[in-house]
Amino acid sequence: MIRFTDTLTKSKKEFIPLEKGKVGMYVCGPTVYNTVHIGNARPAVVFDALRRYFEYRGYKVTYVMNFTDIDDKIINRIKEEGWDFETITSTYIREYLRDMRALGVRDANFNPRISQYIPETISFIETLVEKGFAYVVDGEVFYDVTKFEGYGELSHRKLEDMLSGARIEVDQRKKNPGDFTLWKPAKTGEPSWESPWGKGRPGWHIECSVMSTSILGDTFDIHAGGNDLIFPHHENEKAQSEACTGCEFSRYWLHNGMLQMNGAKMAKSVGNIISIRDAVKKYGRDAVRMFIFSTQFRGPIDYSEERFEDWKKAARRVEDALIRVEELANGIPSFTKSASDWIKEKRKMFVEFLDDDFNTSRVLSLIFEIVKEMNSTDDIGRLFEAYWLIKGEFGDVMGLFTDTPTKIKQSDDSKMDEVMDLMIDVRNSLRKAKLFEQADMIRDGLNESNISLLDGPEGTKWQIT
RNA sequence: GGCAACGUUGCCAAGGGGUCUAAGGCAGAGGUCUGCAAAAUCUCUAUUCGUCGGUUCAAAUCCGACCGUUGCCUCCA
Repeated sequence: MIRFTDTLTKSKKEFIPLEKGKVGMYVCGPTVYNTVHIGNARPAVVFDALRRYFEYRGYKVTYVMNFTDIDDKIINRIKEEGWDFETITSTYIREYLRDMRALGVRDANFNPRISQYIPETISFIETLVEKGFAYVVDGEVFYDVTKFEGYGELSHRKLEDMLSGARIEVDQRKKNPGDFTLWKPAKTGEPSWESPWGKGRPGWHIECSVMSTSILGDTFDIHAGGNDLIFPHHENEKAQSEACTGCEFSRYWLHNGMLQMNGAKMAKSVGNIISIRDAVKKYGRDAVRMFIFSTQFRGPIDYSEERFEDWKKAARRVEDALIRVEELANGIPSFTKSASDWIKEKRKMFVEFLDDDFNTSRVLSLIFEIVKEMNSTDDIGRLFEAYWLIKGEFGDVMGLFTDTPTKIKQSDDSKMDEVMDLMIDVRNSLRKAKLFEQADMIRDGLNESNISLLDGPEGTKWQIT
């Protein structure tokens, strides 16, 4: 039984899909006007893993993640850089997908862009106007928050509280300060489309409502995103969608906590960002993912270089253990399907942990316990089972250890291999003759060329550092 | 000011009424391996859970107050 703490009800709820064996998930994606940072990676990695877990548990998942390709920030960049709309959005979409693939995030089944859903958007807004939830002023369409009974229930705020705390200058044309734009009249030079209210473009909140319901249906299973989107974005989405369709919108709301740096949210607007690309390059994919999995996804998580270094070492511990098995088996060890009691026990724990509010942290601890077992057991059968459990099964769900580098493989250059073999032979004869000073000269010299020699029980290995 | 979270060992973090003298990772200490290094590996490492009260046979876990941190209320994953 899979259970999640739902943002709306604030309680652990058993997951019951709308349709047996199927899950529809919608995750709010990035606005494509800039390179993404590791804060953006958190929802992508967590919800990607959740998707894989659903599949592991036998569900067929339809995973939708949008790109916001019409937005003030994009328009600003068009003005600043003189780029055209298509160039800027397609460039950053490409970059985003590249970064996510480097992180081991699988592509979504659908990556809708609002610019491709204009007719759907217009008819969605028309319905809202017809039903009396929206009103038009000077070619701009607003949503009337007082018309929707449940407004505020997702973010657990009362309408009165929101009004009293309103800090922005209220647009005089709005009936209520909390009303938000569904359709914005275009200014010259901005991307715009014809509509019953004149030339214009969709507001931010409407796009996710339109695309999620268009692809997944009026009601779908899971809507996810960062908790900074709860208000106003998701609150507004819910209000619009339920007003429009008359159905429950998303059955479960999952929100990830913010990634912080020195106690403040990592955000482009704050300027304290680390790019995904740099992080993966510096620490490796597994370390970045393990860092993200090290805490419950709902809470905040603090970035620091030390912590990434810690997880780099931790990831290496697992990878080393896997590589050792591969060396022992002379390749990928064979695996028989018949599951032992030991496997069943570990598998049961894995499922129990993830079923319980997707507790990835406990899964990591389980993986390390298995690694310890791998390192201390004399039982080859157990060793191979452990290997497959981590690499084939748990790693597959978590997107971890998918391509462990074989540490002993040195280079593609056979000449280099020959030279190194000779060096090692020479040095080992020196060592045999107890001429350690000369032997160390070779090792130190190679070290300066970033080649390290490692003397182990099975002989000397070398690697480029 | 309103709303939502959080505060556990040197650091990160799980647990969320008894099985907790609190999982796991990093750091640290000791051992194995090695000519020595490095790497790897094994063992050990919190009577204690922000503070003060309360509920209970029993609290890190529930309740209250206080202190501290963060997010949202405006674009943001």
